Amino acid sequence: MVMVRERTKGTGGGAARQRLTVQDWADAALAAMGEGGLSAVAVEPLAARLGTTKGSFYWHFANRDALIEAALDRWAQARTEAAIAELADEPDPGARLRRLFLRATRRAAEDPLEVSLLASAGDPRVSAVLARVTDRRIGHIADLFVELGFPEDEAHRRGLLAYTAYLGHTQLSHSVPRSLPDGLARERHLDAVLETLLHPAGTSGADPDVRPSDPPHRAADATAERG
Amino acid sequence: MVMVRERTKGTGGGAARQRLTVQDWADAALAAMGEGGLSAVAVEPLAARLGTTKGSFYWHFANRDALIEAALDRWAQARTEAAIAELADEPDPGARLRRLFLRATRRAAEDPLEVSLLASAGDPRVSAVLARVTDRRIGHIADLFVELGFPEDEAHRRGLLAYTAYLGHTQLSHSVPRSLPDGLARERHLDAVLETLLHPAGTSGADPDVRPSDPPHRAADATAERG
DNA sequence: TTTTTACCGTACGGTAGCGTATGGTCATGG
DNA sequence: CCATGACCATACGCTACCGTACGGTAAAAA
Repeated sequence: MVMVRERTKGTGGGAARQRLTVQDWADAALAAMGEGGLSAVAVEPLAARLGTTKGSFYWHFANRDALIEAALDRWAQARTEAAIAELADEPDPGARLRRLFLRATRRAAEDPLEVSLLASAGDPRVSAVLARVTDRRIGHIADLFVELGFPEDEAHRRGLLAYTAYLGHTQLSHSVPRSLPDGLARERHLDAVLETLLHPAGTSGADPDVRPSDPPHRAADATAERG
Repeated sequence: MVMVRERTKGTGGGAARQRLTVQDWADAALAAMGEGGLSAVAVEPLAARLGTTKGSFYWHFANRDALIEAALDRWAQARTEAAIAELADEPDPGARLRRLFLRATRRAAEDPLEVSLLASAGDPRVSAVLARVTDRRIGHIADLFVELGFPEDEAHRRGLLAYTAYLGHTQLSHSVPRSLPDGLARERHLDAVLETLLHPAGTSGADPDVRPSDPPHRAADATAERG
């Protein structure tokens, strides 16, 4: 998380005054939100944290709500950008899926922000941005399953299952972390999960005519993306 | 959720005064928590809601924290009791699993309390009770997988996957409900998910020697427990 | 150099909620 | 009939936070 940034380069080497931007406030808001939830996004504490006062805040923002919205927008954008950039160079869809899950679960274990946002889903602003990000993610995962040879609706089903599993995993990693495998075991667990998720549909399924047109290859060999 | 209870039967048919108990306060706290999270468990609003005042509250409880703990205990107990009672009469483990999932996901869609608790997992009291309930649930699901013929560790893995999927599903049903199938489609989706979860481990798995000793039967035919 | 503009500090009033103090009311037992 | 104890009402002080008003400062523009 971006913390108190450097003081603006003053006239010389002297300690000039600290000038803040909208982004600085938004980042601080996200950091606070990660720690204490939406209710921790409070103007005065943030100001203290940034080494300034409310006077600064109410220059940049109309009110607390404006700050929250700015922070959420920033989060959504950073998230979609990151998701796009991080997987662009991997051709094999199975490997992409594996990398995606490894990164996502690891990041979720470290960064409390996502869980904190889910926690505040009662707020309409939060739920709006969550809806956007969620749709994009599920769609993306479903696309991977399509690439892996599953038909459209089956791919969406599995994508949804995969995403709910990810969400639950994230949730657990913050509420009851010891219930999850750690370190190497985590990676093995994840591979086993992928194995299950990538298994072809059974012949006695609820939709008997649904079957991958192409036997899906298993999640790429565990080569790169270790840890 | 239990609301304002009846006034205590007075001397005659007259409107006697309302006398509250610790349980009344705890239930009200849970209701408030379901709606507005942990921070909505506030003494004065609750008093207003119960048609009384703080004077009553501070007779029954030392402080707000005591109320929160009482409410959480009550929740945990109700949850474990319910989990035990609701499945006692079903012999087939596959059917139990299906019933369990149907009930759990339906209840989760209606009752915001669970998601609200997950949201407040930052609080140590909440995370403590969550840990208890979580362990019990995962253990229970894992037992079902054992009954279904999976070896111990594989059963635990799948139980964990099933539970994380449930958690994520719950989360989504409150933050982005439209991303989930509804009505009949929900039931079909769930059956497909169970199908995937119950599939025997592949021969090329991360643990190649892991395989159900007994071909797991698929989730019991969709007979009872509809809707 | 003066003026403007961007930005910050401080002081204030308002609200919501916690916890305390203290007095009131009603049922029950002597 | 009174006294006791369980239970509730009211009033109070305290803290944290929101939002406003307004004055101050420093760098850039004129």
